[in-house]
Amino acid sequence: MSQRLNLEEIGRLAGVSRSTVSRVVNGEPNVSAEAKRRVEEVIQETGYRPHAAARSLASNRTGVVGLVIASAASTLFDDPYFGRLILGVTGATNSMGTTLALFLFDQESDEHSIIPRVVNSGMVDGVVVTATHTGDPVIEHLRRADMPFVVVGRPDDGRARYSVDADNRGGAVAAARHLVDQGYERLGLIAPPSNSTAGIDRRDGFLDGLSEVGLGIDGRMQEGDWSEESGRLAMRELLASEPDAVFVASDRMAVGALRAIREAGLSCPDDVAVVGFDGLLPADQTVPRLTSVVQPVAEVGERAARLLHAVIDGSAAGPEHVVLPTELLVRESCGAEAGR
Amino acid sequence: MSQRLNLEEIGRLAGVSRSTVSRVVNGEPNVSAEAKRRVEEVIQETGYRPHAAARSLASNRTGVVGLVIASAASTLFDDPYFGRLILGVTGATNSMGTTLALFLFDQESDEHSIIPRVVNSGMVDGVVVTATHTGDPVIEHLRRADMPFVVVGRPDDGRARYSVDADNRGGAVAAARHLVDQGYERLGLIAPPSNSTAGIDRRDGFLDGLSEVGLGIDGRMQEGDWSEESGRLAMRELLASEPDAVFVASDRMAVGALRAIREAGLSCPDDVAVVGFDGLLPADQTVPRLTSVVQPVAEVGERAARLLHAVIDGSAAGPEHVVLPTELLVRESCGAEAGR
DNA sequence: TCGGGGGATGGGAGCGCTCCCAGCTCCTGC
DNA sequence: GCAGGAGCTGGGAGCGCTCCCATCCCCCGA
Repeated sequence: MSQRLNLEEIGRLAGVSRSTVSRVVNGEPNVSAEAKRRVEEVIQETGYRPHAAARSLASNRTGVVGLVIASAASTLFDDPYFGRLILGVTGATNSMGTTLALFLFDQESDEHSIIPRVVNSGMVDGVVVTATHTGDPVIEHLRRADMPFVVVGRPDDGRARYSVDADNRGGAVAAARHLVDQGYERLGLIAPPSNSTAGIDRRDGFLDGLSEVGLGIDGRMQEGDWSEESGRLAMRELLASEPDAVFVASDRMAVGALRAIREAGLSCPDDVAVVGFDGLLPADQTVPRLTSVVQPVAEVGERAARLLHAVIDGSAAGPEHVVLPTELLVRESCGAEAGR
Repeated sequence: MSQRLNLEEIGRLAGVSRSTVSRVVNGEPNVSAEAKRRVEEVIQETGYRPHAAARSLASNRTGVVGLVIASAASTLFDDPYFGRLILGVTGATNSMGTTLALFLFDQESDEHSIIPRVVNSGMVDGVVVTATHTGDPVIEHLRRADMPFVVVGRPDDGRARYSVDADNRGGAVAAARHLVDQGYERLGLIAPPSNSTAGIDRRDGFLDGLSEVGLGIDGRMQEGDWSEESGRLAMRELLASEPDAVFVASDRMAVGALRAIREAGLSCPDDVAVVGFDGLLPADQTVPRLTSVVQPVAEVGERAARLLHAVIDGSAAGPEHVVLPTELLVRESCGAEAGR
């Protein structure tokens, strides 16, 4: 039915040339008010939209940015982290009139087939890439292809010029201080895997927060793998050394830790206080309500997307590494009055 | 630095013409083994990738499919539903070599600006669209533009030729039967909003499941809005009529309902049994562990994407409405032995 | 021996846009 | 009064690909 309208046709209907229509569509100056009005009228009537492929072929810009989420996507999708991140990114792209292409891969085979497609086919103007673990090969690919990119998370080396991260370290310090302020003395730590910068920052932040006041964990540490089950096992081990408060470096692991406490016949926060990290669980989902360090995931996504746009259109100055503040949200599991 | 390679250039390096290279790249027949080998060698060496925009301009196909999630995206992202759905869709698109463009909008203003862009700019070959509420205008837009589309969920009228849904009704019937089998007699229902087909199906399924055996809910019904808080308030109301078992039509609302039971000083499942719907929460997240009707969200996404591809390449026969089975997962909250 | 058919190949045309230059008009300043 | 510039407009060229037709060659059968 509706054969495609094009610039030439719109021009014919408005009594101007293809070029003038193009100028109107792209909001360029140097078009007479009269011509502009007529063209806009015709566009309105016909519902004309410029053809994305033609535009990007001619201009070498696509108006599409990619969001690359590599490795272990399926486990990570069990918590709302990526949902929030995507929401933040789309918030930014929607308001800037660009489109988001989503590249998820779990298996390395997918990675090998997708990355070249992303990078060399000219399909996107740039990408936001999540850095899940150290030594990720994706970044190297992007760099070699001169593709603009922004890393979500703290890059583990100097290869990334632009990044946006939450203040994992500061949040963990705040958690440590809070527990110390509550008067807990036998502090424990369920640490995240040390193959991620987020994990390292949360662990070091907590330990540094304690040593600021001359405390330590005295061996009361277990490492989890972000999963709920690993949190449960870690807490079960940890209970042997009778901690009175434990910082669990992610909410998912904290949920498992709470279960372990319950299973041991103990009570949180009376026997063991718990502070989590992420602040992504709906408030009431755990019993007791979990005190947690809230990281602004959606805002990280939004800032990353905006920074990427700046990089693409050349308005980004030098290297830029944004760190957004985290905040301790006190609820019940830490035993503080605020949540009682 | 690396100026773009094109077909002509690859052809020159391999000693053949642009056309022959194109045939090799697209896997067409009628290319000599020798020519094919040489071209593939050059492509391998140079890392050449066809330019997506040029290809789609010439062929009128983009290799991109859209996933449109309209309305209330931000609240819905609090649970893992959309994460799982996206995962299913990307699983399918990855394996089929297409790219996923994600269109999320919360505000109507976004909707009005994005839909025309999706539909008329030739940016995607087709879309998977989630039907969150009845009378959604998005579907009408797609239909008028002759854009291939597949609906996730049960469309509420005849305008959609293709859809993929979970068996909400069957799952709710199974929940009803299970509770009846357990010997509960004062059954209650926390229903979803009736402006969605999923909500209607879950409510009607439960009621029909009861009336099959001559039971009813005798007024023990409250309507929630999918949120945790609405589940809590609904259960609080419902407890006045002293139900011994309640079907809560979503896990998020069930979490709120469990909290209301606890807050009333009652115990689940001893005083009130609960069955949820969705099966998306990590197993241990609730106390007690929630018995729930599991819907195969990722598989719904995957089937929708595959069906869309069939529609796009014309291999889909007539209208097709896929309904995937749901399954009752018995854990603790229903009081059945399996979970104890 | 020669004609015909099919596989292999090359190149023209054109997809709808942007970029750029040329040309026209009108206005300003000396 | 005239040169020069600024504002506006039109159209050629070309982005890298696909589609299609023309050509060539080789092999087969009469």
